[in-house]
Amino acid sequence: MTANSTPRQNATEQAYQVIRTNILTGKFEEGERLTETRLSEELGLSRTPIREAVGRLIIEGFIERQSGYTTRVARFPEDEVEQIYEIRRLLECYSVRRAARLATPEDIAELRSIHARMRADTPPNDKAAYQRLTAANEAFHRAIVAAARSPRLTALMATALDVGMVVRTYSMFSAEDLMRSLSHHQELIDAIEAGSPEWAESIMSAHLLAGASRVSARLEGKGGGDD
Amino acid sequence: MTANSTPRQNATEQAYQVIRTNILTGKFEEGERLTETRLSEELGLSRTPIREAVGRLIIEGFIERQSGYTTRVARFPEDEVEQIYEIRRLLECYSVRRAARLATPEDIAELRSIHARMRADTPPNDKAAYQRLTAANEAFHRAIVAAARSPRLTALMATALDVGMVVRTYSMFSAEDLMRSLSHHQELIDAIEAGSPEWAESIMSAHLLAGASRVSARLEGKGGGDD
DNA sequence: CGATGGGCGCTTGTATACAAAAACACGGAA
DNA sequence: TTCCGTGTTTTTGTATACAAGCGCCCATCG
Repeated sequence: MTANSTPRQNATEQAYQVIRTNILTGKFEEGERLTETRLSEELGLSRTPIREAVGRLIIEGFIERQSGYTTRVARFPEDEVEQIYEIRRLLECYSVRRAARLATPEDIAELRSIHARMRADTPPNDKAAYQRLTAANEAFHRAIVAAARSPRLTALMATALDVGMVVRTYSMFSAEDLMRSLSHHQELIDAIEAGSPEWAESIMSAHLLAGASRVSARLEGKGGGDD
Repeated sequence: MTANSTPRQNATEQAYQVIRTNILTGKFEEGERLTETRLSEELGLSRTPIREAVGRLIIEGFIERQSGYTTRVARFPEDEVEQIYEIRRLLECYSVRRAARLATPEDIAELRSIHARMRADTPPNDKAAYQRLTAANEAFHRAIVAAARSPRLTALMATALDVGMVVRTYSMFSAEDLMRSLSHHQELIDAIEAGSPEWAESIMSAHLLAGASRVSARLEGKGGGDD
């Protein structure tokens, strides 16, 4: 699976996207050993951009350096998924609190636009619709963070959110879950437009706890789980 | 001011420490333009490790790339310091909640050890004592995060905490502030040992709000401000 | 049969060379 | 004087070469 969405800027960014995608989709299995030479051959790039991409993935925790010269795909313990959702909840609740105070009409219009796209694809009829839905959902949450007007928060979420996608990529959602998620999003927009941080935070918290609950259920063998 | 504390591992780490220190101490001023060639000459290294260090500092927000080929020391808006404290409070309260549930006797012994060092230097008599105090304070907070047993949290805090140090490095603390901070730390240890997440979180929240308050006061012209 | 040590190959770390693109400076025209 | 175009210089991005250290395999010894 090659880099698809982003307009591949430079080789470093390209390498980062491809390697990360391969880890998320399981093409590179947990604990599998990676070498810069192998990656550079597989991607048709020199070691320099590979090194920079791998360095970033190490910082972000997707890759581990094991005492010296051994580099492996990081292992994600079961309970780490739970922790990621907890951290995301902390940060996204803070984001939406700020967004409710600071969002501009343009921000709200952007949220509405994304929401309309999501509604059109809910429930998704085919795989393409499902992918669009996933992308739009990610964009929605990112737009809220952007509306919070905090560069530091944006930088942190880039890491935390990405990891949340591990689960998102793996899961399938039931139609009811998706409808509920959609109604959460609508209510988030309303709360932000109303300028009520408490309302917005409450819904965001519920939104993420509902998602975490679905994911936990899935991890125990059942299906479902929204973001 | 060269890299001092860490046992300079490799050139990349060395470059990272030196550049970051120079930004924090103001030797590289806000908005100042940086080039890889200049840095490599100043540090006596090749561009390769410089590039890796700069790339990391860009991700962490200390350096900005400005449309193409211009690289500058990032500017820190006034209100960003406030946001950093808010985010730290979210993450550190979460950390200490987990630490209160999960800390081992070894973790608590470690906290006690660091605390003893801090007490010995409070109030600090000279600049060296002040530096030891700053380092120990950082180690204390890091030890709590470590006791939370969440790799993802540790990775996030590495970014958030580092930025918090911007303020810490710049500020001087009053003796009363330091005594209060010390008593907060002692109470944090007690709460963690007692296994009370709520107690621990309350104190941590107060600890960071008190610090933020001192920093805000300093930014308005007065002195003081703990971490 | 298991443990230990030596040697070879592989992996990472660093330096350097080259290409492409942006920033800069200068000169000319409105 | 100011704006714009062009040519030069600088700066980043990428590839490659070389050095140092680790890992792994195998042989030898207990």
